[in-house]
Amino acid sequence: MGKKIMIIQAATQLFANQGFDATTTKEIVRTAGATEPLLFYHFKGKEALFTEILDDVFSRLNQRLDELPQRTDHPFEKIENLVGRMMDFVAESPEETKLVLSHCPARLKENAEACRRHYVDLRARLEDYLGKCLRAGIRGKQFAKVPVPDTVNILIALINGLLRQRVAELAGNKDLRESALSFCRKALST
Amino acid sequence: MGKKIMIIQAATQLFANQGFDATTTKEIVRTAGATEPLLFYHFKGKEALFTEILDDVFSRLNQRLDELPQRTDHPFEKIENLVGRMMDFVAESPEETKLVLSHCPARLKENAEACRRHYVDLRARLEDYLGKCLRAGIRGKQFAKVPVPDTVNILIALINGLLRQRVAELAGNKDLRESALSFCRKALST
Amino acid sequence: MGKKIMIIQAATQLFANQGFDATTTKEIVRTAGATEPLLFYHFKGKEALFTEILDDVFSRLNQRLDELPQRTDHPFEKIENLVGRMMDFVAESPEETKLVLSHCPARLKENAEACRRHYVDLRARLEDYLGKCLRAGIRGKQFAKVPVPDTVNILIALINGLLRQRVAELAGNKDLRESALSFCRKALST
Amino acid sequence: MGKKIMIIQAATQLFANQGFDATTTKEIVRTAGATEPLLFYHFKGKEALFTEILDDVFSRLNQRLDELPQRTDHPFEKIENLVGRMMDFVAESPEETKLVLSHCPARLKENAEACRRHYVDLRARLEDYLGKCLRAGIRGKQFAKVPVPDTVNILIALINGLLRQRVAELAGNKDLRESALSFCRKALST
DNA sequence: TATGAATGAGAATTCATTCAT
DNA sequence: AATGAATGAATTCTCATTCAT
Repeated sequence: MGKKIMIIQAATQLFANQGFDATTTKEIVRTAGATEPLLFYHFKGKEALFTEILDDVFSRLNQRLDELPQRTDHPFEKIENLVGRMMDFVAESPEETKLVLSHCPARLKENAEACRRHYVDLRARLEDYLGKCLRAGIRGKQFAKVPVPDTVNILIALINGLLRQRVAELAGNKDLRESALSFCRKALST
Repeated sequence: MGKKIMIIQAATQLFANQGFDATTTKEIVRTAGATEPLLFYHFKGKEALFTEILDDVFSRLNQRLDELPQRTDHPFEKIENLVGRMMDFVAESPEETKLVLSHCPARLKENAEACRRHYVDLRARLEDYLGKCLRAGIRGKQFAKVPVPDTVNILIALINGLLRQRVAELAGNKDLRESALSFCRKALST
Repeated sequence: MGKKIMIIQAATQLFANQGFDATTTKEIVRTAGATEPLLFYHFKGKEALFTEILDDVFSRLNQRLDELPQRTDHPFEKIENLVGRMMDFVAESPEETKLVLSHCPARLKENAEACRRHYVDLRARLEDYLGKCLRAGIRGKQFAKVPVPDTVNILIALINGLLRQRVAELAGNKDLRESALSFCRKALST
Repeated sequence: MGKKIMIIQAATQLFANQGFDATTTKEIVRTAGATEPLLFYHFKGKEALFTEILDDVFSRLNQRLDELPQRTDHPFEKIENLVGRMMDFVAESPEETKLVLSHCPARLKENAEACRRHYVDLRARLEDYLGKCLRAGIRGKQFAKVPVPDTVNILIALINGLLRQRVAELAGNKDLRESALSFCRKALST
């Protein structure tokens, strides 16, 4: 009853915390209370199981980003919304985020490309979103004349770093959202 | 003919690009033009080889940080110096940095703790350095009254994110140093 | 609707072309458009399915041989009739013949003996038939004084070889019946 | 000391008697007094081991056929020589012959084509040899005007059948060489 | 008759590591 | 310092077979 889901959950947790290579199928099914052949009955193999999890995580993350409001009073609100969504996602799905952050782009044998694509697509999406946002703000004089591409990369780097801090057990699990947004607001202000 | 060094170099490159688990001793010695027993003659085992490399990287990085000038005209210069050293290190030793960023804290069987310590120590060092720096700047009115611990974490997250961007083949290998420093300078300015 | 028959047909074809060991129950049911539990519902197991097919093939072949006319004008006609029946059987049931030729005596775990018996019985039957035939011909001066047991074995070897050529895709699928009979007729003639 | 050879011998025997699929690597190394990793150290895999054996058998058989004298007093002597070589080979290397007869063309996953080639080449060689021989004999009136291609196939079928009888434990292991040659001599005579 | 889910036993293969030289 | 041969312990994955429905 629901052993497939148990396997997915066990695998997610183990992949996130030990890495793909260091996690054995035996360990997964033991954690899930299942047997190895069942894993291979439901999934084509260890990599397919990993890929299925990854696809699901990215699909859910992209869904969250789809829901971001397009219209806002101030362009910085859009940045706030983006950061908010990302941090919320980490809070909701810490294991999944950990898995993505430590495996993407991953070194798989068969599905490496699919995995890389997720990563590249997400990055492109963030670049697009932030780029538009910055240009609009600069045009509307709400932002100083910052160099757009560089600033986009800086913002992405910062978000990436913040997510990693949240996910790592180190550095206190405090939500730096507000402070970080203040930091950026000031850096971008006219 | 320095086969030990060949092994270290091959291992560094392979660990950095494929990960510790995905790299086999056979692959290392093939790349190095050596044989497996020789690897075990020079190193206690695969983990010991990894640890030796890691120790060396951290030792060199810490040395760089030791050399940072303690006295500067403006506290932001200290931040500039720090960021500069880190970015220089990546430029000099990209493989080594990649190895550290993707493996630390690593999941080793025997030396996990030693590895974790490197990571924790470095983080503590950065926190200390940046904390002092911020407090001094706030005291001297060169910086706005930012919340120190949060801002320290934000700066570390940003540096971490920037290093990762540099090391990843994605996102253009442009050095964002100057832009990032401008970004931070403005964010911290009074 | 007749899935049992579908399974038998699929199994026959696969066993014949890939061998018993190399054919999986999954492959059989996939080819037959059925599911594995159904195979086990209809047959005790993979070996039982194989044995059932084999029994059927031998039963049909033996039936054909039962029908051989006992009285003929010339003893060589009996050889002609035998060779004809065998070649007809291959033409009618090429897959089944292929299965028998490549698996008999087969290496089964449970029914090896039953399988071997089929083979031994058929051989004995052929030896008996050809032996009687040769002795009669020699007695009646229609055949030269050939050594009977050896010639029987030679004739069986030749028939065996011819059947195999027919069943293999190689060597042109031409029916060598007439030429082979001429060859033998001359070899046996006074 | 010579464990590689032990493995080859064990594998030859087991492949010949049980078939490729029914023989496990574990069984091979147990028989050889070795361990599984050693098998994989010396050979790329189970199939590679099989292929190596097969290559060797065919190489030795072809060498024997290379040595056949080209000039003979009577064309039938050439047939005698050929049959003799083949029967000698079976006597010398019964296991190897068994292996070839029951596996060639074999159903391998990787080297099926190489294996098939051996088989096809040998067949072509026999067809060529026997064809030339028959044509010469017919031309020189030593042989009757038999249809050459058919007779070639018949001779090959007979040889194949005889070899199989020798190799099978059934049918008495008597060497039918002389009887078979008499049989053919008469069939071909003018 | 029919099936989705599940499993015990075992397959080939790999890996880090060691031994003898 | 260097290697060819060897191995214990695992790993991923497959297979025939069964259970519950």
